[in-house]
Amino acid sequence: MGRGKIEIKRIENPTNRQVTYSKRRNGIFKKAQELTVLCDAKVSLIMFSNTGKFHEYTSPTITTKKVYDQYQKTLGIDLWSSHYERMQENLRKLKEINNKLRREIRQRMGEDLGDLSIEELRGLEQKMDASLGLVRERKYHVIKTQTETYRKKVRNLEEQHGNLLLNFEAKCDDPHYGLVENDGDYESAVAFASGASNLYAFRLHQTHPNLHHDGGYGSHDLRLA
Amino acid sequence: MGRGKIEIKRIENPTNRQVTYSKRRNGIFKKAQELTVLCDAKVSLIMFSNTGKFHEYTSPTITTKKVYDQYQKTLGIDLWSSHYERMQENLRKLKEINNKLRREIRQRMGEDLGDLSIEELRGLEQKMDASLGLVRERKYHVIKTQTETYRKKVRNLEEQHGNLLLNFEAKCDDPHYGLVENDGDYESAVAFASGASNLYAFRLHQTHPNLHHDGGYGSHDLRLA
DNA sequence: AACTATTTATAAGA
DNA sequence: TTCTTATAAATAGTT
Repeated sequence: MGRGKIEIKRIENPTNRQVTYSKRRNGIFKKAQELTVLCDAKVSLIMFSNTGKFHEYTSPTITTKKVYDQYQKTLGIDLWSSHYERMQENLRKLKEINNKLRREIRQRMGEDLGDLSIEELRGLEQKMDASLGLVRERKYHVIKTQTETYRKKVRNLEEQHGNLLLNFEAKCDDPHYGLVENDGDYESAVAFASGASNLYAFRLHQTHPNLHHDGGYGSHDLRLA
Repeated sequence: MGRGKIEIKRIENPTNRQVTYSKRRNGIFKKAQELTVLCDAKVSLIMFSNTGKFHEYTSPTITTKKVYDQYQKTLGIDLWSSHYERMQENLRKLKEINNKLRREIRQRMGEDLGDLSIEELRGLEQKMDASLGLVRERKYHVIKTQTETYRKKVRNLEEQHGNLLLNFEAKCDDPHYGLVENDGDYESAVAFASGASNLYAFRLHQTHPNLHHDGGYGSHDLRLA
């Protein structure tokens, strides 16, 4: 109803939307008022624009509160009271659980033992002992894992060390080394990059037969030469 | 808008009124829905016909409760809304605390240790060890106290026993006692009622001279005669 | 906010 | 209640 037909979908232009909202709001309020008069009905019309502006129409024969009272009565729902009560019950339960949890922790901390019987104390002690065992077990596991990791790191470093050593000795043994020495870094760089570590490990063994038997966690002297 | 113009005043013919209500109700609902879509507004439309029939339209983007909440908030009518929010915040916090407490308990039970570092594990172990000590201490204390109590009870019983014995022997030594003995039931009834238990203890003892050497906590034979 | 060409709602009738 | 239709009312686009 207007100069052209429009599709019923959100008006994207904000100004347009606002104008249409204003016009149609008046229209619908008028309709509501007419309905109230013509048919002796009770109408409550509450609207919020997308910008949050609030408008309402309520039949003069009624109040908004009465509308909601009747609404709740008709649907047999208590809009907020039931919510509220459920919430309060929830809150109460949570607090109760909370207190129980706190008490349990305190007891597990060795406090608040005053009203425990000897049987309960014995039970608690046993539970805690068992739990302590679990924690210790876990601790040892973590220690072991960490140790393992460190050992691997050490081994890796040793290997790198070995490679460097070997490389160094190879250069020493090579009678032509002196000549090549001035050749720049090219060959040693290639050797290093190719990662032929077994070759170097072998050579390493020749020169330092005992190196592999060190095997501890202690810090090794990794200085070259 | 129709075959003729109508005056906006109550339709007296009930049937007509009902028909008009029905038609215009649909019209207004359609308008409300269009407004919702076109202008991205939130609409709550509640109507009761004069016969008490209930109809409502609520924008799909909102609930009647929310409309009511926002209505009250906008008009500043009541504190319910803020109360409600505070409650919800409370609920949220309690749940959070609850979860933390549960986690702490689980850890103190030796579960959920997966993401604890070695330092945390060590700390937990120490705390638990100390706590376990406290529990043990308390247990020993309770044991000691209970033992103490039992000992006192025993001592008390022994004392009572001793009194009885003494009383008995005193009666034995009394030469007039034999005369009263055949006096019939009257006196014994009175004696019984007056609670002079030593008298009967005496008689008992006469019949079973060795009874007082039993001396335990066990049940005694307290039958008269 | 006012105008107005059009669309939409609906009163009356079936 | 639903459909029809003449007509009133609402309103989209414009000024």
